Amino acid sequence: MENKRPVNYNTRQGQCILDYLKSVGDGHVTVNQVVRHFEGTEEAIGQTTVYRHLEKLTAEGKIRKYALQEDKSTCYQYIGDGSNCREHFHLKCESCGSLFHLDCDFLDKIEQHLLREHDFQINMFKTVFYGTCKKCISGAKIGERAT
Amino acid sequence: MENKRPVNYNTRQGQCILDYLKSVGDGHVTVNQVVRHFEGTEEAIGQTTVYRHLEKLTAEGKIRKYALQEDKSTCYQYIGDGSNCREHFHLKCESCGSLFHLDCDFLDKIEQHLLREHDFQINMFKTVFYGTCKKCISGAKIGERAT
DNA sequence: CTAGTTGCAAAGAGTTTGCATGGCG
DNA sequence: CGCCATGCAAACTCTTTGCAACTAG
Repeated sequence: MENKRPVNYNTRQGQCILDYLKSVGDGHVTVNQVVRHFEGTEEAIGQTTVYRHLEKLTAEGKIRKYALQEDKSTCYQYIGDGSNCREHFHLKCESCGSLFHLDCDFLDKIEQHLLREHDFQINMFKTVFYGTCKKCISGAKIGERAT
Repeated sequence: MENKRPVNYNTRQGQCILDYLKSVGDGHVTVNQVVRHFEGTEEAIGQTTVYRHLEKLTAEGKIRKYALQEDKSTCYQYIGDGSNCREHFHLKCESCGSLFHLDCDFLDKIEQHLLREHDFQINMFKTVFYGTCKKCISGAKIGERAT
């Protein structure tokens, strides 16, 4: 029954990366951004290492991985320890990149509805609602690049 | 007011690609798959051309572009001429890859709800619900790779 | 005939892998 | 000390671009 538990060494790089992700909060970052953040400082981290850590953190469910079409590279975002994110929906603003966690009874019904009426078991952890958040609706005009 | 209307030549390649996308229906294809589909036949198409056509078709709203994390490359899928796909949601099965178009009043309410209660303007065209479809729920045990 | 289209080859960009060195426990 | 982590360089994959030949209208 060995769960092949990873030993999870506690390294400077691993700590720095996770801390950085946490500090970014609702924003998301790319591998490149992580590398550049530490670049030049005495805490520089090789990009291979960044890739590997982000990959692992994603697998552990500590961060979330996005493949946004606007960005060429994959984006990552800190989730939080509780990880009760399997139980609520996520809204991602296409304009500013913020991620909103949504605990709402109405939306919980969506899960029920999809399952009962459409025989579809939704994966709330992976599903993300894309759109435009409050700030960006009022603030800037979004559809600049209306194709 | 010139809309810079593209002239849209009618070429063999363009026709073949669109026809192929249509024939695939609810499935999705990658650039590579399109190329391989015609490869060897007398209708072979260069991959550069495939890229350019899929790009154009996406801009025209005739097909949909996905950046699924499972696949390395971008996926494309035929939508249909009416393009009323902006008015309903999409369910994508993580197990078999099928995409379901969902026209349902209840789900339409989601849009209203998010906007009124959460000040979030959802982009229904881009948002995709991930989960497990009917077939796959009953058929196979899914959570094999439960992280 | 003219302007858009095609496709090979090469360039770019992001990500992964091999391997020798370094560091945690 | 053993094993995992690190990071440089090279390999890979997907996508875009340059350019000359081709073709629809």
